Amino acid sequence: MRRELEKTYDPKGIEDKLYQKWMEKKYFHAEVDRSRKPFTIVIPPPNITGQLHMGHALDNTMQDILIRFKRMQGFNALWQPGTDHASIATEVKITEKLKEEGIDKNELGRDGFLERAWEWKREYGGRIIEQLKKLGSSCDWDRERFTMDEGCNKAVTEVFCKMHEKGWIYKGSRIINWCPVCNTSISDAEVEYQEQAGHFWHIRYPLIEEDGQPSKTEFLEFATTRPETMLGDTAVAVNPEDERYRAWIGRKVLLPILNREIPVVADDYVDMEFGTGVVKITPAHDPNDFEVGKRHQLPEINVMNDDATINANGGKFQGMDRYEARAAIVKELDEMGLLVKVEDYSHNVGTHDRCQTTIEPLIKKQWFVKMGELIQPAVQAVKNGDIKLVPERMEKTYFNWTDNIRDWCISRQLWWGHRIPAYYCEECGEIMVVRMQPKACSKCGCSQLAQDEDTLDTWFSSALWPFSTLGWPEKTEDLDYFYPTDVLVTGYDIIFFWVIRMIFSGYEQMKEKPFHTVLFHGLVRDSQGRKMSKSLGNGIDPLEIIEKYGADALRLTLITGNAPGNDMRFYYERVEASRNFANKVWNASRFIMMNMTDEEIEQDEVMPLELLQPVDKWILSKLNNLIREATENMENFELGIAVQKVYDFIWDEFCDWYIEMVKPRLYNSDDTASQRAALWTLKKVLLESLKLLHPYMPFLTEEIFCSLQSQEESIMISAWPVYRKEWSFAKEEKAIGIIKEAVRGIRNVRMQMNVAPSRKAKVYVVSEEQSILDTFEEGKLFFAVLSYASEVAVQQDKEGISEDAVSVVIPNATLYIPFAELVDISQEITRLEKEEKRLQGELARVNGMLGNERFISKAPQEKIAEEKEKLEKYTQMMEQVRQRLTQLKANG
RNA sequence: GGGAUCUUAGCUCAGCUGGGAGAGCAUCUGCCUUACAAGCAGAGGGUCAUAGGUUCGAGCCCUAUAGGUCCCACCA
Repeated sequence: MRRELEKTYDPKGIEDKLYQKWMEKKYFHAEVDRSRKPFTIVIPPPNITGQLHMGHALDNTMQDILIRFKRMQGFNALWQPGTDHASIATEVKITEKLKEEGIDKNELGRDGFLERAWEWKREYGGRIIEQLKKLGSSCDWDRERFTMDEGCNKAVTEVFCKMHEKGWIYKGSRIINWCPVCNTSISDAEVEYQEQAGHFWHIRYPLIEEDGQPSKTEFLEFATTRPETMLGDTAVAVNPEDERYRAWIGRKVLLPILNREIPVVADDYVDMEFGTGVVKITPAHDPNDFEVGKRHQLPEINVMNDDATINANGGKFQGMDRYEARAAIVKELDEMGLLVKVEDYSHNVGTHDRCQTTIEPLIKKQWFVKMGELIQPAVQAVKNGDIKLVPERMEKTYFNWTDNIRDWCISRQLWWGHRIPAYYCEECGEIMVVRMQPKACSKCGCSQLAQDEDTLDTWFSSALWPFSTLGWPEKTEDLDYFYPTDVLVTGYDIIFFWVIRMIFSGYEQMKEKPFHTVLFHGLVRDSQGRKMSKSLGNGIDPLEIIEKYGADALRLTLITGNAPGNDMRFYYERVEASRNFANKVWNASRFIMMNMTDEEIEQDEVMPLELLQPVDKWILSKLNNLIREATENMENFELGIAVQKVYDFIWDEFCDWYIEMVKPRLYNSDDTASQRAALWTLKKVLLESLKLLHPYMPFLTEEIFCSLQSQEESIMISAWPVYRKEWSFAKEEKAIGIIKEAVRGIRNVRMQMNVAPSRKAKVYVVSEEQSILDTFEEGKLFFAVLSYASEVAVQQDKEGISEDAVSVVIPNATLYIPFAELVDISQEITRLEKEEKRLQGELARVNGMLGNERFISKAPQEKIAEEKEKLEKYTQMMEQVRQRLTQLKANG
């Protein structure tokens, strides 16, 4: 199946074709197989409303790299895919769309709305999946799940009921975060604090005199940022230690406008240092005041409707929006002489992360999950290393949350989501939390039952994802085999929302962790370091990048030069560099294939290592080291480091050195043994490096792999390279290293002296060491080409070398290049003096270290040996340089 | 207020357990050398934020300072 490769790599066409092939061959599919070890990753389910963005691209590339790597290592690799219903995000989107059509959500009704929502899901839910495929994601699509499919629904109901039975889910009246626009409660995690410019209104309430009349001279002054909440004030608080107000405690003040008498209470919550040391208490509209209210048994007066307009408790302000009411109240207080002053004040305002609306704290009956005990196993797991967070510093963020945990408000006043399995008896008010809708009230037996109108927080179902997708609550084979999963890959921004909740849910429901490692990545930012966002319009569409540069180039760009958990900037220049690398690999392969016959390509020739030349052994040895290091890096989740090493190996060592070194042998058909050895090595090294590269660049590597041999049908199911002792050639590594140094030295000198590349010159290699002479003798052929030599003479002495030859000093040898024309000797002396100075510096450093007694006594033996070796090397080189200098000076 | 993190070449970033500073891009010089100009060969460029400390030895560990980013809490 050989064919001529194009001159440049064009991913178009190739990618889709190969993905198709992989799908058809079912390579992504995993079945329970007790003879093999599983390796499982569950995908962070993208929202059905979603479009693939750079964050997804990064997240899924990392997962694909791990899963492909493990699959090649022989694990039974399962990447479990699926999508999330994303209750609030989706509901908002659908509501908007309905609005465009002129349809009001409430007129449509719950059932009508849900019908539209499912329609949406059918239409767009698969879109992001298709986009993930473009990226090359090797998910087991046969197992695709959805957080609201039958199985997940069952899991949600089961968990809700179990936890309710245990008393860990309860319904309670609490102060919650209310979004007046989305018309629902939200959890603490969904509140985003924003610095906003506001005002500080200084207000005073008159003290009630002994005679029950409001004082005209004595007031309690305080400041507030939300004056409208005064309508719900039921007390004023001071610190019990505060001398200024001690006499006031227990007395009453008059709440103006409403003319309600409210007590002055003492509470530690009040900070004496802040403001006037007096705080108005509105238990129904502030979380702290709510706590104070509980402690002092204060009434809770809710003054707001769900849409943040003032309700009947607000007297004449009823019907006004909260901000209208604020203005009106301030005006009235001012007229009454109770407004002392207004200050500009910048403070943090809680907003809803989805719609940016200012949150209104309200007292509502909501469902909560009790966190105290539930969280404990999740804390322990990370503490004792049962679950590892990468990078480790994420643990601090993690514990920061678990240490300050509060009960989780899980009910949402939305329609799109899992409806809470609680049923209310309309006769006796009995609440039944049950798995199946009951026919009659368990208490009074009447059949007038109504299900709770609320749905669950979307994260409630995501928390169960690692096991609900494997069949829980059924006891399935899959669950038994694939759970616990191995690695979770996600952004650090959802540690609280998702990661922690999966961990405690896993321990609670499965009695086992959901995964042993969490690998975090950062945000992909634009080239200026800004978050990519719709409003800024600075988002870069991964699909466009794929279209233009190929999925492999995008993947490589996202992984290189980045450490776990760190944010990165996206540059087109970097994609281009990745694309160039793809092309480099492509052309190296093309070169190799051009030099092989069809048979040679198809046959998997056995090559006894004795038939290899030193360069062949050198590159094999280098490859061998690479295999060990890259694998180790990948095991440690250092994906960027691993691929950087593969990149450097392929480009520098393999393409720029090995291929060039081997060319003369390929073109010389007289020595077929040498030619075959070279071809075998080229093919072997390329195939092995392609495997190392495959997890990162699956399409390119597959395309080449399949054209370069016909033994295996796909690189993605080929065996991951392993380090082999027999491929370790220390002697050759050293020898070729010396030749490389010589080549570099000669190129350098020629460049400095402005010698045209077309001008060849004879090169003499002079050394007293036989092994060096042998090395150059063996490598003569390619050494000549690489060093632009017309001829190479390897000899023990300076026999026949003209005095004005240019010299290059390398360890244990000196190279001489006699150019035909006279070389400016003074210039040559300057050059050598520079070299002398450099060596002097090196020697000073080494001698400094070795001359330090404390270094000798304390440094490890290997380090000392290493330095001694360097000392020897530099001394020897110095000697050669000085000899040459004396000689030149004597002659000059 | 608490915490995390960053400050390394002109730009963007790597640098694993402390042992002679790296990459990509950009710049400069020379090459269309029959795999690749999306290329090849070479070069320049860094007191690793600042000040101390630990150590035989610090970009890496400790302390402080300055500046940036982020998270949590939220004082009315």
